Formats: sequence, C-alpha cells, structure tokens
Amino acid sequence: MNQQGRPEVGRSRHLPPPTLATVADAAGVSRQTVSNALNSPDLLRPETLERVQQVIDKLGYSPNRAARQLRTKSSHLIGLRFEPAQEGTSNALMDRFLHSLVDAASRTGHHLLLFAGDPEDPLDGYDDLLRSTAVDAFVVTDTYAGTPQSSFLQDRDAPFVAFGRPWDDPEADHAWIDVDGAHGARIATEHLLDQGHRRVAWLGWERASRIGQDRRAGWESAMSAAGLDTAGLGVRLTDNVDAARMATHRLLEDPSVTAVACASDTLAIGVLHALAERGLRPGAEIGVVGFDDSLAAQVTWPGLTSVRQPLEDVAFALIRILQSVLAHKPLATQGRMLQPTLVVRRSSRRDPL
Amino acid sequence: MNQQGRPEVGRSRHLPPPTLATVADAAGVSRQTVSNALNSPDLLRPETLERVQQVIDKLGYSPNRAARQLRTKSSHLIGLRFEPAQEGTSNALMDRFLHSLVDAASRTGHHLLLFAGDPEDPLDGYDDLLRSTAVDAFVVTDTYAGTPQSSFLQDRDAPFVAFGRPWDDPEADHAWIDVDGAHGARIATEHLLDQGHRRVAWLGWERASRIGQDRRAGWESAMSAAGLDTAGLGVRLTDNVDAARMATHRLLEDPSVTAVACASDTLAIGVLHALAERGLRPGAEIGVVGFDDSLAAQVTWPGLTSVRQPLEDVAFALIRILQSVLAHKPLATQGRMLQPTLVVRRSSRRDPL
DNA sequence: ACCTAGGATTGGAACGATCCACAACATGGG
DNA sequence: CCCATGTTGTGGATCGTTCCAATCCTAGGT
Repeated sequence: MNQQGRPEVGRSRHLPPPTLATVADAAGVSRQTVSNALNSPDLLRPETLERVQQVIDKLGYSPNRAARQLRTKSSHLIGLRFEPAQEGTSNALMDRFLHSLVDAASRTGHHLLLFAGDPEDPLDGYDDLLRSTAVDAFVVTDTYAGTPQSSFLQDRDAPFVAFGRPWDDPEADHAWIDVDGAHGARIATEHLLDQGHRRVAWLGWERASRIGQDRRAGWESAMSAAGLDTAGLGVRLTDNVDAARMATHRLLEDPSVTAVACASDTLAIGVLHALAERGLRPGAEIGVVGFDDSLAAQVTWPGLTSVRQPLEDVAFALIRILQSVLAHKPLATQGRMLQPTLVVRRSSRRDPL
Repeated sequence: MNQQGRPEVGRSRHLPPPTLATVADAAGVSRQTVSNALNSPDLLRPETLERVQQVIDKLGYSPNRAARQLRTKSSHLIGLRFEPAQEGTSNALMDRFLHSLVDAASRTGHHLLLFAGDPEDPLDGYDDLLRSTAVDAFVVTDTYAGTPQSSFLQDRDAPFVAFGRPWDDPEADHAWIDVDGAHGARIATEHLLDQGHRRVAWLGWERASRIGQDRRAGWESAMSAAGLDTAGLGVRLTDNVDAARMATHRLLEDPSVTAVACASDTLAIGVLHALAERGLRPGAEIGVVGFDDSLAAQVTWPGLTSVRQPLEDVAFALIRILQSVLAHKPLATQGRMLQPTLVVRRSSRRDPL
C-alpha cells in the first residue's frame, strides 16, 4: 500500500487534516515559510527547505484547495458542459476526446468539471459556474452555427477555448482549435479515386450544418481536382443509419456509382447495411469511407475505412492555449487547424488483402 | 439572451463579482441576513426575504464557492477517476454512464470532477484530492477483484460509492450498486432457447475475471434449468474481436452448435465476423447475443441483440446512496442489485421479420 | 407599566491559504 | 565598529462565506 511513497496516515483517521499552521509548528518555522516551500522553494535556504519538505511528507500535508482558491481566485478547474451522445449513432468521439482532455489538463495541474445543462438552453449552467467563480475557464465543444455560448462567454470576458472554429461570427475573437474536415473528406475521396473509382458519391448532412458543408466541400474539391463531375452524386440526410441505407439503395440504381464517402461513420454503416442487403462486397465491389473513426468503425465487418480526428492533439492544444489565455498572454494565433488522417480498412480496398 | 431570466450584467464587466457584503449593503441588511435568505429562508420575515431576493436577482449574485467550501468543508464535487476506453473494443458504456451521472449529480447540486491517474497505480489521484479536500466523495467504477481503491478509501473513511459489488472482500462494508450480470446472461440464454436453439455456446473472458464468471454462471444456470449439457460449449478469451472470430470458427465445426451468447458486444461482433466469413446468416441460421448494448451493437448489421445495463438507474441510485453516505445516515441496504434487460434485434431472431 | 418569551436580525470570529510590510540575520566594504 | 545590502523568516491582514452568541424588537401575560 505504501510502495508508492504515500505517507502513513492510518493513525490520522477521524483527525482533521493537517494545515499550514500544523506543518509550520512541527517544522519550527512560520506559516509563510511553509507556503514558500510549496510555491517558491527558491526563496528558502536549502536546509530549511529540506526540513520543511520532510515534515510535509511525514504529515501527508496537501494545501486545502478551498482556501487556496479563495485567496488566489483560481480553482484550477476547467468547466465542460457534457452533452449526451445520441443513441443509435456511432458517435463515440466524446469518450476519446474527454480522456485526452482530462489527461492534458492534469499535466498543468487542472481538473475537469463536468456539468449538465437544460438541453433546450445552450447557456444553462455556464452562468452559475461563472458567477460563483467555480471554474477558471471553459472548454466549449458545440460551436456549430447559431450556438450562443461563445459570444456569451466572450461578452462576459470569461476565459475559454472552443473546439470548433467560429463559423460565421465575424465578431468572434476568441481562441479556438479545430480539425480540418474539408481536408479529411478530401483525403478520403482521393483514396477512393486511387483505388480506381471514378464516380464517388457523397452522403452528407442537411444544408444547415456548417461542419457538413465543410466536409462536403472537401469531397467536391477532390472530385473536381480529378476532373470529375459531382452532379447527382451528393446526397443530404439526417445522421441516421437507416436514412443512409435507403439513400444507398437509391444511389446504387445507377451502376456507375462504385464508391461512397460519408460525413460520418453512422452514415457509412448505413451504406454497409445496404451493401449487405444487396449482396455486394464492401471494398472489392463498392468502396466505402466513413468519418470519425468511431469504435463502431473499428469493430464493424469487414472493417470500415474512416477519417480519424487527432483528438489527443486537439485536447493538448486546447489546454495549452487555455494556459496562455489564463495568463493573459497575447495569443500568437487566434485559431489553429489540425489535420485528420485516414485509417484504411477493408471497406475501401479493392485488393482482398 | 435574457429570456431565461438571467440578470443583466453587461455593465459588470471587469468589475469584481458581487459578494454577500455588497448585497447586504444594497438591501440595507446585514451579511448574515443575506446568508440566511439563501440557506434558511424560513428564518426571515417574508417581506425582508422578498427585498433581499430582489437585490440578489438584480445584482446577479451567486455565493462564492471557494468561500462556502472553506467554511462548510463541502465542495459539492464528486470525484471520478476517468479511465480511457480501450480502442478496438466496443465498450462505449462509459459515455452513457457518465452522462447519466452528471445529470443525476446536478439534481442534488453536485458537479462531477474528472481526474486522471497513472494507469499503473490504481490509487493515484485519489490521495491528493482527498488530502486537499477537493471533493466530497468518490464514485468508484473498477471494482473487479484485486483493485485496492475500495479498501483504500474505506481505510481513510472517505465517503464513496462503488459501481460494482465487492466481489470477494469480506471486509468490505461500503455502499455499492451493481448490475446482475448473471441474470443478464440468463435472459440472453433463455431467449436463445426460446428461439428453438438447444446447443447454445458461451464466449466469455478468462477465469480471473469475476464479472466474466458471474455472467458465465447465468448462462450455465439457464442451460441446466432447461436440462441441457454445457460440456465443451464454454470458451474463455480476451475481450477482442479477432479472438472471438477465431473461436467461433472452431465452435462451428460442430454443426450442432446453433447459437452463441457472449460476455460482451466486442466478442459478439467477432462472432458476426466469423458468420460473415462462413456465409451464415445471423439470426436465421445462428443466433447471437452480446452484452452491454453498446453503440456498435446498435448500428451493426443486421442488428445485434444485446443485454442492456440500466446505466441511468445505476447513476441515479449511486447519487442517492451517496447522499445518504454524506449525511452519515445509516444505509438501509449496503448494496443494491439492478436488473439488466434484453434488447432483441435481428441477430437472435429466426423469423426474418 | 413591566417583564418575559420568542422570533428577527446583527457583529465578531473562524475556515486555511496567500499577500504584504517589516524585522532579524548574515555578509562585506569603509 | 558601523552601516548599506541582500537574503530569510515573521506576524498581521485578507479573500467571502457560515457559525455562534448576543442584541433588538414585538407581542402577550400579569
């Protein structure tokens, strides 16, 4: 139990935890000296530091966060409003992202505070935490057009970083990180063209989705760069397996269509369903590529090629920028775009290997 | 922006947030009276309460959490160590669970604090938060045999609730909630027997996993209740699609085997892969049931029947028990077992509908 | 009119850390 | 020997809230 060098505290059961004063008394120094030992050790004479350190370790002292927070006005907490994943879609991005974020935050001594909010009101929850000075900053994740969190927080001078660019808000001047969805769709499409496909269809979302438009633009640019026409090949759907399945059946009535790139794994899985129903082999006969590299894409048969967002990098970049924002440093760049990669699996490869 | 009744705070930019004293001055009462207005409104005369309330609303006052936490020694934070989902497995339980937990916690005025820990050391992280009194309590999720968190926290008198029963620790007397895995496997197996299958195989985990043993026991009990022999039908694997795929090929060399129940969706998806490779139709020819009702199970073709854990109920039960623990109320029951349900999809139905 | 009981309200102290101004101490130059 | 200089360490005040004990007020009983 104590192999990790944890202090013995068995006897301290039911005792109040040690405070600065306790440690100071035990070490024969003043409170301030102990505080310095923790916050600016270089102010102490080496031998004093050593002595104080030992007492700290022996008593298992850790500064009380509430007191520290009250004095320094910094909680070392980062707020994140946690929205539920929709059932029936394969979107398990959040899990990977969240873990990376927790990890990245912990490296700078921060913890993540999750809060819920009324789904009807995208601002619910932020306000309370802000007014009660419960968090140092926020990470905002849903920045699709029309969500007011960013401008709300900006108006309040609340420190925050967005995962997602400010799509069409010219007033926005907050820090952000985003993944280049157009580039993702482009490399997906190029990969299908490399496999010899000429008529590559696109399954995307409704017109209103900016993220969807961005990805679709990547498909279009790859097609036109190859001198190919996209007329009649782009389909707009809701993000739903069954909608994609039916749309695929319609698309495949045109026998020249031999590949489908999708705006999400959910849609791509719908395509695979349609292929199964028609007895067509994914990869060998019809090329399919999804988006997000969800767990479903990883385990689905025969393996779904997908565009993978560098969520680990996103998380670290978010935290790094947040540090600058909190330190009131001017930002080198207001936003930063990261590039996704393509994970190739069987659904897009013509060769059986 | 103000449709939700939020106070106007545009002018308060860059101003320090209002404090109790600010409000008290503005309302012409003492600090304590404002505090009472918030914490024990029944102590105030209705008209005083009304007046104070109005000032609070007008100034947009919210008590400073750090100060409150320092005084009351309660942070209203619940700690959860957040482990990464393994890539390549379909385990997206965490997402659903986490959201329910955030939701349940918020109803009692709590927030969730996520922290990371060294994967090598299951205790890492708990200690710091405890000593710095950063959280009121913990929710512990990995209680498979041999993990020391529970006894560690119990030794420290740290309030916590476990998701998972204390498998074989007779010393354990902490509160817990768990899902009856044996029952889940039993209803899964019974369902397959209902479909007319007689030789139902089991794909499970290695012997060391208590959860795995529990689920396997459910399969065995359903089989023996139906007077069926299980000899040679139980397989032990690591939780991995490919291992399950290969094991299935071996199992199906015995043509009498017509159904497979699995300890996880990951394994079940491996079974589906094997069926696809053999050209067998899931459901119509070979019945398959998974466990956990992951997103992958929901979207996979042709629909994977799976045992669904009532994670929403688990989350709410955890929070309710946590409240009792924090109030030092004696627990009515030390542990509570919730029953999973079976979500039937095509992979287990003989009729094509 | 006086006293008391009880509710409503108040000021001071405390939670445990950090900031601040100052005192104690050693060092070195005149 | 004394004072300037710089390093260490000290006690008091402070952050914003809640706890505590005491005070004010009003109404009711004698």
